[in-house]
Amino acid sequence: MPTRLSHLFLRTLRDDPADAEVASHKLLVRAGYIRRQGPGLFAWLPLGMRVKAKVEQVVREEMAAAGAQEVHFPALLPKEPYEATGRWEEYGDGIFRLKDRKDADYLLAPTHEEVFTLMVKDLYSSYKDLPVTIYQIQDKYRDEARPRAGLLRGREFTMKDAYSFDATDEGLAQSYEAQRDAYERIFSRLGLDYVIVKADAGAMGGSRSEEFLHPSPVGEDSFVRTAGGYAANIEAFTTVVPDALSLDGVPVAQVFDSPDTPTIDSLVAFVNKNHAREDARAWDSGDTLKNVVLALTHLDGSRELIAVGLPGDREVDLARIEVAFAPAEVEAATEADFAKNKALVKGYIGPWSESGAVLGEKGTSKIRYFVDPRVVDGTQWITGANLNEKHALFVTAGRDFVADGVIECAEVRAGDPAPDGSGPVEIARGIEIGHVFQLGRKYAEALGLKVLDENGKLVTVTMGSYGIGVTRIVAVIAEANHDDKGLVWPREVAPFDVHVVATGKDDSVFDIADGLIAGLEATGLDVLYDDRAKVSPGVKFGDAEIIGVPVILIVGKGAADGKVELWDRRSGERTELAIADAVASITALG
RNA sequence: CGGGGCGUAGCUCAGCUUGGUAGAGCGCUCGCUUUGGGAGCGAGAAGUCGCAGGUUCGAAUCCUGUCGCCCCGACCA
Repeated sequence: MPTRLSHLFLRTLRDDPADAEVASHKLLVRAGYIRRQGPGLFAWLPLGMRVKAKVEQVVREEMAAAGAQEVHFPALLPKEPYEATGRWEEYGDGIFRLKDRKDADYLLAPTHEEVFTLMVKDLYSSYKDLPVTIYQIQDKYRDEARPRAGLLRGREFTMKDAYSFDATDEGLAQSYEAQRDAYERIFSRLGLDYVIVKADAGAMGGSRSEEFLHPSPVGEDSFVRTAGGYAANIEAFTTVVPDALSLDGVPVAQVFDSPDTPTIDSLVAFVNKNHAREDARAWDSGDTLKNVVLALTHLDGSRELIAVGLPGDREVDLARIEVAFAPAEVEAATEADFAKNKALVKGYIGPWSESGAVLGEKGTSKIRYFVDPRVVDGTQWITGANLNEKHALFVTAGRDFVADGVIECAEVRAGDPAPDGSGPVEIARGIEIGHVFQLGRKYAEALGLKVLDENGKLVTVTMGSYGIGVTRIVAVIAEANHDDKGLVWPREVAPFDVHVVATGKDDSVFDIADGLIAGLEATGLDVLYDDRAKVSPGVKFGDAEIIGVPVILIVGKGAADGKVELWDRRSGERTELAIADAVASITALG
C-alpha cells in the first residue's frame, strides 16, 4: 500500500524556522522530517524515520560485509566502568550524569568503549576467539556546550560505533583496514564526498587515527590538504622541521633598549629604524621570537604556567597546543598569573637574558618553555630580554637557550609545506562523518581484558573503535543535496522511491494513479501518494519539491488522454509518458 | 565561560521609542466558488505577550531580577 499524503503525519512549513541557520536544519524542519524538542534535541517524524532507516540500512549492510556483528547496549550506564578508565573525570561537563533512587551515579553514554571491552572480557578468554568486531547503532548523549546547526551537532544523536578486538598488533591493523574500507563503501553508496584526514588521537588515546570529513563550508573541523594527496586535520598537521644551522660566526646576543615596543609590529618597526640589518633585507616579524605565557589546567585541577616560543609572524593556536598537553586544558595566562610571577616582564619575555635564563624548568621562573618546531638550533631571534623596554638581538637557539620541549603551537597557514613533501597545503572546512581509531591497549589494560595466547601466556587485547554519525549523516546528505526549492535526496536514502502526485478536477486522476501505484509497488518500489482532494496543484508541486523524493510521477491534466509526466526532481526536467509505459520507465531508472 | 541578539497565536513576525487592556500573513475549522505552481470570497477557533517582583488609576510597552533560546568565540570520541 502506498503512503497516502492525506494521512501522513506531516505538516510542511512555508517559512524557515527562526532558530535554524544552515540549509539542512531549515529544510528538514520545513519539510517535516524532524522537529526540535530542546537545544540539540530532535523528534523524528515519519519522513525522517524513513531516511534515517535507509542510512542505517546501508551501514548495516556494509558492517555485515566487513564481518562485524550487531549488538545493542543501554544508553544509561553505571559510572564504574568509566571510572576505571578515567573517563568519568576526563569528560567533565561533557556528559549527562544522573543518579538513581539509591543515589548511585549513572551516565548517558557518550560512547561505549568500556562496556564493549567488559563484554568481551566476560565472554572470551582465548586468542582463538579473536579477532572479533562488534557494533551497535544507538543513541549517544553529550552535554555539548553549544549544540548547533540542527542535526549537525546535537546533544542526542544516533551513532554506529564498532569496536574491534585483536590479540596482536597485526590483527588490529587488519581489523582497522576492514572498517576503514567499509567506511569508504558506505560514503560512496551514500553519494557523499569525503576526505580521509590524519587525526589527533586525543583523549581517546591510541595510535593511528583517521577522520572522514565531508568538505563543507558549514563544517566545524578545519583540515589541510595538498594537490599531492596529503590530508590532515589541522590539529594533527605536523610542521616541516628545517635543518639545524651552524653556530659558527653567529654574533653574540646583544641587549638593546626598545622603548614602547610591547607588540611584534612595534618591535619590528623599532629595530628597522635603530638596528638595521647589514644586508639589504629589512627585519620582519618572522625574525622575532614571540613568547606567550599560557596556563594549563591539569585533570587534578592544578594550574601550571608554561611558555611557548614561536616565530613572531605566526599566531598561537590553542587547539593545537591542547593536543600536545591533553587532557589538560589550555588558556591564556591572566593578569593574576603574571602578578604572581615577578620574573615575567609582560611584553618583554624571552628565553635568554644577560642575568641567566628566566624561562624553562631551570630558569628563575621555573616555567616550562616549549618552542615551535621551526625554532631549530642555530636560528637567531629578536626577542624579549626579560627587562622592561629591552629586547635582545641574535639570541640563538642551541647556544643561548635550550627549550624544555618542542610542540606544535603555531597556526597552520595556507601555503605551508606538507610534511610528506607533496607541496603547499590549502585549508578547508569539513564535517566529521566518520572516525576510525586504533585504540591499542589502553582500555583493555584499564579494564583487564586479557586472553591466553598460543603459548598459554596472558596477553592484553588490542582494540580499535570506529564511529559513524548516523543522524549527522542525514543532515550532511541534506546539506549536500538541496536547491532553493527544497531537498533532493539521493535514491539510496530517499524516504520513498516514487512520489505520485494526482492532481486535477476530474476524479479519474485518482483512479489512474491507483492503477499506476499498484504497478509500481508490484516491482517492489515504495510509493508516496499525494491523494489529497481539494488541494491545489501548486501546493502539491511545492510539497513534492520540498520533500525531495527524486522521482515524481504527475497524474494530471493529460491523464484523460493517456499521458502522465515523469518529473526528475534533481534536474527539474519533466517528460511526458504514455500511461502504459510509465511503470516500465520508472523501474528502468534503477 | 566571554561577546551579540531574541522571547507576543501552531509557524514567521509587527506592536514597545511616546503605557489605555493585542494584531498581520501563513496554517487550522465551516460554507460557496476554484483546480498545472503555494487560489478567491465570507464566517470562525486560537495568545498565561517567557517568568517573578516593582512603578502606575492602568504595563506586551517603563524599571529590577530571573529563566530560556539563537548566533559568534572558547569547548567538542
